[in-house]
Amino acid sequence: MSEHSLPTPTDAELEILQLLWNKSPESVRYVNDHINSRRAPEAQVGYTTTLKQMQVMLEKGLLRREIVERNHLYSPEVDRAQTQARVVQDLADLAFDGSASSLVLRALGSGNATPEELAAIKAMIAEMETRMGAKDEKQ
Amino acid sequence: MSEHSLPTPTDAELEILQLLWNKSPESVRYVNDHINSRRAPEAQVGYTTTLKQMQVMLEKGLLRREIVERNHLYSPEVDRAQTQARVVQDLADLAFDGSASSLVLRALGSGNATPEELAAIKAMIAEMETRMGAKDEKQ
DNA sequence: AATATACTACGATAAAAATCGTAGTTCCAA
DNA sequence: TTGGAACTACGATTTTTATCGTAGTATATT
Repeated sequence: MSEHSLPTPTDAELEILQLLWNKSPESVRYVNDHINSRRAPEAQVGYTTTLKQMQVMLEKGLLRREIVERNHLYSPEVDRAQTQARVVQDLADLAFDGSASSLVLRALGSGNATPEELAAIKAMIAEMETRMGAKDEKQ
Repeated sequence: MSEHSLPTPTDAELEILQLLWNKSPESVRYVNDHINSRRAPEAQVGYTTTLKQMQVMLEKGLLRREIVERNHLYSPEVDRAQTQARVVQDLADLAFDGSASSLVLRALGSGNATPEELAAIKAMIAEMETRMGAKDEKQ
C-alpha cells in the first residue's frame, strides 16, 4: 500500500526507469548515453538534464542511490510489474473507457507480435480462465 | 499519412476524445459535466477550462465543430482506433521496451477482464495466427 | 603544487499543459 | 425594455514538466 502513494512517473521518468529495470545499478552517464542513443540528434539532452531528472526521482522515492568507490549508482526503487500495471490502467481509464481488454485488443492490432509472444498471451489467458473457473466453483 | 502529422493528444485531450467517441456531436456543457461526474470534488474543473481545452483541440484539428441553431456542437476529427493504437504504441515504447505484447500481458494481469472479453481476445489472436500463416505461405 | 578532467549540486529558465477570470454576446422572461 | 441566464471568446495565470548553465568538489596527471 505504501507504493500506492508514490506519484505516477512522468514520461521522462518512465524512460529512465525502463533502462534501470533492465540493468542496474547504473550511473547517470550510462542512463544519459543510452537515452540519447535512442533519440534523434536534435532531441538529445545534456548530461545535467538527466542528472537533475534522476535527482528528482531520488527525492520522489522512485530511485535509490548507492555510492560505490565514489561513484553514484542508481537503481529503481519502484517495482517494474507494479508500475507498468499502473500506467496501463491509467491509460485504459483515460482512453479506453477503463477497459483494459479493449486496450489489449488495440495493442494486439498493431500486429508486431511474434508467434512466441502470441503463445505467451494465450497461456496467460488460459491461466486466467482456470483461475476464474476455480473461483466460481469455490462459491 | 495526414493523420500521422497530427500531434498526439495530451491526457486532458484524451479524456475529452473518449467522451466524444462514445457520443457526438455534443456541447461543451455535456463534456464538462461528464468529466466532472467522474472526478473527485476537489478536482473538478470549471466550464471555461473545458471550453478552452476544446477550442485548442479544434485548432489542432483534433475536433470538428458545427453550429446547429446557435449551439456549438463538437465531434472528434481523429479516428478512435488509430489514435488508441498510437497512444498504446507510445506507452509500449516508453515503459515496455517497445514490446506491445509485454504490455498486453501486463494489462491482462490486472485481471478485470470478463469471460466475454477474454473470448474476444482469443478470437483476435486466432485471426492473427491465420493471417500470419497465410502470409508465410504466400512467400 | 598546478592543472586538467570528470563528476555532482543546485538554482534558474524554458517549454508545455492545464486552469481560470473577465468581457462580450445572444436569447428569453418579467 | 430591462435584467438575467447561458453561452463563447480570449487573454492571462498557474502548475507541471523538462532542460540547462554555472559553480563546486574530488581525482588524477604532470
